[in-house]
Amino acid sequence: MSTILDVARLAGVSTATVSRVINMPESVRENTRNKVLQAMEKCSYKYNSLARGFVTKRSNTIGLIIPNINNPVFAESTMGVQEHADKKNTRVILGNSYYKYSQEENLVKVLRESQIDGLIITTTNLKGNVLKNLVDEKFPFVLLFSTVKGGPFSAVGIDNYKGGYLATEHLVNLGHKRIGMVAGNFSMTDRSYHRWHGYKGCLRDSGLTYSKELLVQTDYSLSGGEASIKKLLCLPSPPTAVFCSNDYIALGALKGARDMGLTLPADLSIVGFDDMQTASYMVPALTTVHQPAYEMGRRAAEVLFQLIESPGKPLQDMMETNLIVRESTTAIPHTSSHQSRINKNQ
Amino acid sequence: MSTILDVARLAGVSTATVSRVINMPESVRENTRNKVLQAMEKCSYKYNSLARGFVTKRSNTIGLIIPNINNPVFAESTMGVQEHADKKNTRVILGNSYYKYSQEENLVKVLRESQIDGLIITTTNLKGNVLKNLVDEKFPFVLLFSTVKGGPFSAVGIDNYKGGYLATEHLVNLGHKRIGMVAGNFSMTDRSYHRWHGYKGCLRDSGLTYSKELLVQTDYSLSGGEASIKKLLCLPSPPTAVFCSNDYIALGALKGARDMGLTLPADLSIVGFDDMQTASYMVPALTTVHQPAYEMGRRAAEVLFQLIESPGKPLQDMMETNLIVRESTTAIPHTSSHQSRINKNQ
DNA sequence: TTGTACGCGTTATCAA
DNA sequence: TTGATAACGCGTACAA
Repeated sequence: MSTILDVARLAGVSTATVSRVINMPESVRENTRNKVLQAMEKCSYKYNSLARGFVTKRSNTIGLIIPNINNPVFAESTMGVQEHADKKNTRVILGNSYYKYSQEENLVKVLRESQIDGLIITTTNLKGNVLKNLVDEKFPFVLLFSTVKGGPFSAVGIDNYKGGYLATEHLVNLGHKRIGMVAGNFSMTDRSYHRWHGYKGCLRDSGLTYSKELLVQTDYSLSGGEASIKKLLCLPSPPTAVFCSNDYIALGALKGARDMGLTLPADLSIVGFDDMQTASYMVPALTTVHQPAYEMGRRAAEVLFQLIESPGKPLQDMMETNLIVRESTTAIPHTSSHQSRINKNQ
Repeated sequence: MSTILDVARLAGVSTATVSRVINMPESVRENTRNKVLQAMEKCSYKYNSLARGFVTKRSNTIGLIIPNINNPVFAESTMGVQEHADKKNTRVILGNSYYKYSQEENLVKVLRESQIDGLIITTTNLKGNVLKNLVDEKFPFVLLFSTVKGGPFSAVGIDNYKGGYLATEHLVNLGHKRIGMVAGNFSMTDRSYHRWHGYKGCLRDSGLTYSKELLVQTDYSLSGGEASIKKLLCLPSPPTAVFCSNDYIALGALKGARDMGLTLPADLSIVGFDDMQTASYMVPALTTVHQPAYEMGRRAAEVLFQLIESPGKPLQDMMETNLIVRESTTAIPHTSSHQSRINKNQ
């Protein structure tokens, strides 16, 4: 591996000049510049940006911590982050927390040791020491898929309460009275918790009573959605509609319901959350609350670089959500043998 | 930011001792060690692994280049890579090539400048200079989702020819005679090309004639699959079964076929490739060729570290593929009004 | 068991 | 416009 010193010697100039050719070519006379360029060619010189980072105290690398790259929504937001990072000539190190706080804690530590310039994190625990320390030390970071609209954190997210409300309202408008919810574990993320509050809020506003038995918490997995919907459907008085706290869970729920012999959406309406790319490819095409994942990732990166380049007050950006009605929801049938049909199929 | 020098001063020892406490705690007397540990605490010392990498010439970082993190199969393999990298205390920088060679070329350059210790790459172009240079310079790298079984590259992959053969054979066994294929653009990856050869090979071995019009190439997208299947179904003599070169495309195809009014699988059998997690959640559940994506990622990382730690001959590992039969394929109906049904729905 | 001193590849400061 | 050189934070011979 040749260094700028080798190049300098070969070109008969100083290392400073070589460095200038690399970083501000205009500032060196064309003649000298060409000599250097040729020398670089000759020793097949490769730039060492780690050494640079060492002196400039900028690694041109950021960290991105998400719960699970397996969830297409996080894949999309990741692409948004990457796209903007690319523009800024910055690498992104990816880590999965798997919804575990300890993992998140460790990742932050490791990433900071790697001297990342900033961090984008979809956190599992808003109140833990991880974020607190980051704030105390004025380390640049942005919450992604955030639920907070104020306070000491920079954040990009949506109004999850509103999303939950929208989803439930849609079902209420279709005439449903018994509306269940399959939620991601509240201990894993507060997004699910806020969506549940939106769900409850709408129920209240609509004069429907909230029933505890109609809530099932699960991990964020396909099989979790599948198992949870079955639980709900086996209730003595099962719901006619279910709000799932993300599309991934909803996909599992769709299958679970089918497995129990239900015809969708006639026997059961399902609403998801996220509007991941495959939502319109599901059967029935999923009615869901849209979340601009890619755009949110891009925006989070924008905010982060703003923070890095000129530290200051925390920046928050809450983006728009809206309901996308597709085929997985329908009006409740008036003369329904719904109940008996379910029991028959057990 | 405090450094080991600050810690050393505070503890009244030398920097070497602090370094020892960090890297080989056993080698320093308990008494001194504790003094150092306390000092570290007091200045809230943070380890700088960039500085370490600078002297050890190891960044403890590897690069991972995939076509597109949006495709769940690549998300899974990425998790496999991360899991092993974690064990090796190594960070992974992720980059998407978007199936573009120029992007791939640039990513490799940028990553190498970042002094990554090694690279895992799902390449778009086996014959380009990118890989050639890597080999020439003896830089540790592993091809992932590779089609090569020999030569100068370390690689982890499966037999794509066999996979294509298996998929087609299944359709032949079900009695299908007109079998189409929706393939990812051959210019984007040779995986698709090999699968197509498997398809052709099986057709030949089964005494069926290969018809050029039954092959459609597309980009790797849901909408690509959707549009392509429609092209095939609009043929004067449409296929009764179609092999899609991945599940993502197959998901699009499923929708395209439904949109044209077909009943699946009765009117059309579809086989995918990959067996991504949601394959069994599709409607109908997708028959597909299984590829152990997570395991392949893990294995690629294993191979890479072996290469890094003790350079030597290239290592290849071809993993097992097999067909998973689900519900999207069925025997061709003997008395079928298939043709007319399609035309009716146009 | 601990300390001294050098080197890693680059940028930045200052002087020429 | 160019050059000389200190500095960045750490690991590691080598010495004590």
